[in-house]
Amino acid sequence: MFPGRPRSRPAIITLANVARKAGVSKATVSRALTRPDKLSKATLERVTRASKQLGYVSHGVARALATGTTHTIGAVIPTLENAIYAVSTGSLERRLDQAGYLLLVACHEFNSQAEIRAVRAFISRGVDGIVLVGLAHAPETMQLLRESRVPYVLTWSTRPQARKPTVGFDNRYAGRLIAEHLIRLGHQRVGMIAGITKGNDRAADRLMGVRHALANAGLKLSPELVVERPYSLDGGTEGIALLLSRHRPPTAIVCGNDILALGALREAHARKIAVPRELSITGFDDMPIAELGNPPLTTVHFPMAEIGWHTGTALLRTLGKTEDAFESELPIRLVVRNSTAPPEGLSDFEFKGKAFSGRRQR
Amino acid sequence: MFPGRPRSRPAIITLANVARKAGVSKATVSRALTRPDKLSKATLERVTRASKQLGYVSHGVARALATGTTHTIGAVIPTLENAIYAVSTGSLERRLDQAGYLLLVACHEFNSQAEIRAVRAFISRGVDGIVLVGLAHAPETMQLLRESRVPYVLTWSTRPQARKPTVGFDNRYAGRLIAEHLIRLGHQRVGMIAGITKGNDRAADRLMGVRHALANAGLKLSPELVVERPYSLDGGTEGIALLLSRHRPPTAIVCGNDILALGALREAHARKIAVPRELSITGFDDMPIAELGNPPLTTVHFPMAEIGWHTGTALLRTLGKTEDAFESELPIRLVVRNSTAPPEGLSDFEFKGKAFSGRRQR
DNA sequence: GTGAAAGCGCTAACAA
DNA sequence: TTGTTAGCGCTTTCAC
Repeated sequence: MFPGRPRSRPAIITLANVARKAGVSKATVSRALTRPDKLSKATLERVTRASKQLGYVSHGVARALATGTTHTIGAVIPTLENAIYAVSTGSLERRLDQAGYLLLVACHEFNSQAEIRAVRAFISRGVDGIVLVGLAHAPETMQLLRESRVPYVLTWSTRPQARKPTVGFDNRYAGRLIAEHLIRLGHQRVGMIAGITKGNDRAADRLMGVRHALANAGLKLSPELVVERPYSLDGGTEGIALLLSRHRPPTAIVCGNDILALGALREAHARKIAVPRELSITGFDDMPIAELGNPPLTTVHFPMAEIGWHTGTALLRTLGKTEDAFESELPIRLVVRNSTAPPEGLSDFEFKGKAFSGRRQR
Repeated sequence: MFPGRPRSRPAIITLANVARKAGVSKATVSRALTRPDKLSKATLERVTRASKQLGYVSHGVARALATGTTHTIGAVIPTLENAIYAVSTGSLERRLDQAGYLLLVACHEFNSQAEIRAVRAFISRGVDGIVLVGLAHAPETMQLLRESRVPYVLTWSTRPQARKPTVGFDNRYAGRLIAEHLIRLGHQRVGMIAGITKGNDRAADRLMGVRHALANAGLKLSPELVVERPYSLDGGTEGIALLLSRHRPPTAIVCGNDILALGALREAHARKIAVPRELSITGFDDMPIAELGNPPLTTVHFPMAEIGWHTGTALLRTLGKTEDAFESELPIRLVVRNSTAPPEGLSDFEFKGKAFSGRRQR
């Protein structure tokens, strides 16, 4: 069932064939396809029938060469293994499809060289627009974008002072949000299992947000309480193991995403550490499966599907293909479930005081 | 940051520009790009420099028109919200990228009309190959494939007698595998929370496999013990609620995938039903998060990433772009964790006997 | 080893 | 309303 050799170029039915059959010129057939209203009912009918009879399929490549537009958008995302990118890419595709655009997808797997290659390939193929994930990109990537003049949108992150087209939310703010929640609960030793920050400004921003929130509260994110791990259950497991092995372990652990948090939660369970009584654990992303955590994770909710959808709308707008409004900055919210009750024995006094110390010493 | 109007067609650096600058003909520049070995060292050098200086980027569309090949593959998948399709599409992309191909992705969301549209769009854009998920497709889809003569591979499923190019595994066999496991444990009243089978032959096949296995054992998958739900946690929750509301509820529930199983497990927990002591629950797909089930799910493992990778290899092979070997039929295996112990009180006698009846009556 | 010329299939002025 | 014509930027014989 798998012939080893390529087919010869298939005999193709061209617009010229249709023209001959319908007894009209090529231009007329072309119009029939693009602006049928510009034709008389009779000829349109003739062309349509001829086209149908021959099973004509328009040659998009030739059309693209003639018009200078491919009706194709290229998205370079980190990976499809992470549900947040998969889901947002899915809704991006739906939005684009609605407007008659096709989506090229490339994954760079957190390798900036791969991103450059993908952008170059997209431009070379003549995409009408490009979607990139995150704010930080290799200079070469931005140069390609600039020189080719291909419209683009950066997605999954934004910043108040962003000077480029972006759709997303502020990951630093998200980090602050969850850290402030923990601080309000009285935690003073907060640790973090972050995602790998190299090549991932979203992960870096979340970490930075947590750090700033703690600093603002006169606390500090101790270097020995920060660990970076890939977004996987095992990453969470390893991360928590490391943090708990510290001389003075944290009373709360902020995880860079829900998968890490679920991994950490699993390990806490295995070690018979009561969450949240003895230890608080939080996540990011609010994935559907997050509620499977036991206890369910307190996390920061990002509207994954909306991000992709709005990104598509933003791009289409730049292309003049829609007048739809869209949000450049998307709402996020802290979803408090119950993996973050205050540490055991925390009192009002301690809450305000400075002498708080982690309860668990293992 | 979002200009509302489209750019004018950007001034582009063509191959002709490079030719002029290098003082050679267009043909020579073209050769420099495609078969550099056919040029003298000196001219190649000149062309290369000129090309670099001008920042020339080849015009893929024009090249495609001239060569009749776009170096693009189109994949029509059900949805990116389901991790199995996201992950396999990701590895497909990696495989294709390795061979210099770009991937167009369209999601049909289990709508066969959408699939037809996508295939038509792909063919129109001149893709060199197409990937479709599943064995069953609308006649129109297959007709388009046949008439356009575009090579294609059907993925995520195969069957011993499949007469089309497929890469995947036998979902019926997978269904049988898990049902036989339950039968061996002595279950006689087995229920199933299947995925929506309409437009999804994988879901239908899994159901069929379970049904056949039971039939072979002289048992029966009672219609009132079969419920179809979308692949979501809530689907699992609703499904189990329905099955448990039956006059004689099942002692084991086969879920159409791991998400459904996790949802069912969650509900069992909520109802204080001990799994597996009082009720067995199983899944399909063996997603990483499946181990978060409590107890961890017994499930059928499918190698998601390999499916995409092998699909890519199969397609490239048809295109004559690789000689790599690949497996058309992929291995699957039953992963027995511990959500499927026999029902409480099941004895050897009962195991062999005929009078077994579900223990739980609620 | 290199160049000239003829398209690939379509669209878009401009004419009629 | 319809046809004629000239490309879009590249590849590819076929000469030289």
